[in-house]
Amino acid sequence: MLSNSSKYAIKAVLFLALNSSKKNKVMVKDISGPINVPQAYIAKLLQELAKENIISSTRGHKGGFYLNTDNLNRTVMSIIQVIDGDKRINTCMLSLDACHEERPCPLHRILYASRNDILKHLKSKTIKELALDVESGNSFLPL
Amino acid sequence: MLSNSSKYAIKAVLFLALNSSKKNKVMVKDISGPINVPQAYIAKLLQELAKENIISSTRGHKGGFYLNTDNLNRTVMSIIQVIDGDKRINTCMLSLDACHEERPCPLHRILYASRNDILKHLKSKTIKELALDVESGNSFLPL
DNA sequence: AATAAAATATGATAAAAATCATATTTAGGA
DNA sequence: TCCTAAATATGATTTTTATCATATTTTATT
Repeated sequence: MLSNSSKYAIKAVLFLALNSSKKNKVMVKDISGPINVPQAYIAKLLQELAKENIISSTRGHKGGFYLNTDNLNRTVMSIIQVIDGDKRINTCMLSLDACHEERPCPLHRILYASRNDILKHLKSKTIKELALDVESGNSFLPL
Repeated sequence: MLSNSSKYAIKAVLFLALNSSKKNKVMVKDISGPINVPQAYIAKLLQELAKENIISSTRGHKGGFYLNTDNLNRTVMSIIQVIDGDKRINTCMLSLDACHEERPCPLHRILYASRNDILKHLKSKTIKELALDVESGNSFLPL
């Protein structure tokens, strides 16, 4: 459903939500450990996310990554879209091009509702909300 | 969520449910076209399924693949388990080992219910039922 | 201005998944 | 009993995904 890269990216953004601010930027080398993703790998992903304004960054001395208010209000799905693109997550369970609501494949009806729920949640849940859940003890790390 | 191989395998088994019987075996070369999967590839998958008794086969002259009553009562999940194993489909959305009901990761709660529904359906739906849906015009091919 | 420390851009390598190829075994029919 | 047609077993190749490496650009500090 999600690529490894997307999962890593979500973890990284969540880490930034919990541990960074404009005044307190975080460097790749301090992200990779806590989220358990190789440094060079997460660096590349963070760069893609920054280019698409999902996260913020400044380079050079005292630089690093952080989330601004805009970034905090992004949805989980926006991360997935940048890293995996649309295709992967939107395809039918059997990857059938001809499958659609009016002429559904054999698995469509039995899975559609729940699948749609998942997508709906990913599209509505913001990074800020996820971070709040952690801060209020409703969900847990480590990532 | 599902590997390409699992999707192919489900399509092949469904095709057999609709087009084969003990009296009317089907050869790989007559399966690959209709389900749109390369012949050598689907052959390998069918062999794995046969070895695990998800489908039936006889070799030699007049041989081929088919489904017996037992096979027809298998669930979709049983196919997935043979092809993908348990790990892939049962892992948490972020692939976090430490994520579980009592100490859920940030995505766990928002996705768990719908994800569980999907698994529940895959575990309960039989091949026969899927085939019946097609035959009664509730769902559609081509695969 | 020079230096150092950071992200960025680019591409190389490794591992896994998907795909293809072929020799072997088995069963039926002549 | 031989021949042919089928699955089976095995492994090679290709493609995709994941991972690693490094030269370049930018920014703050001295």
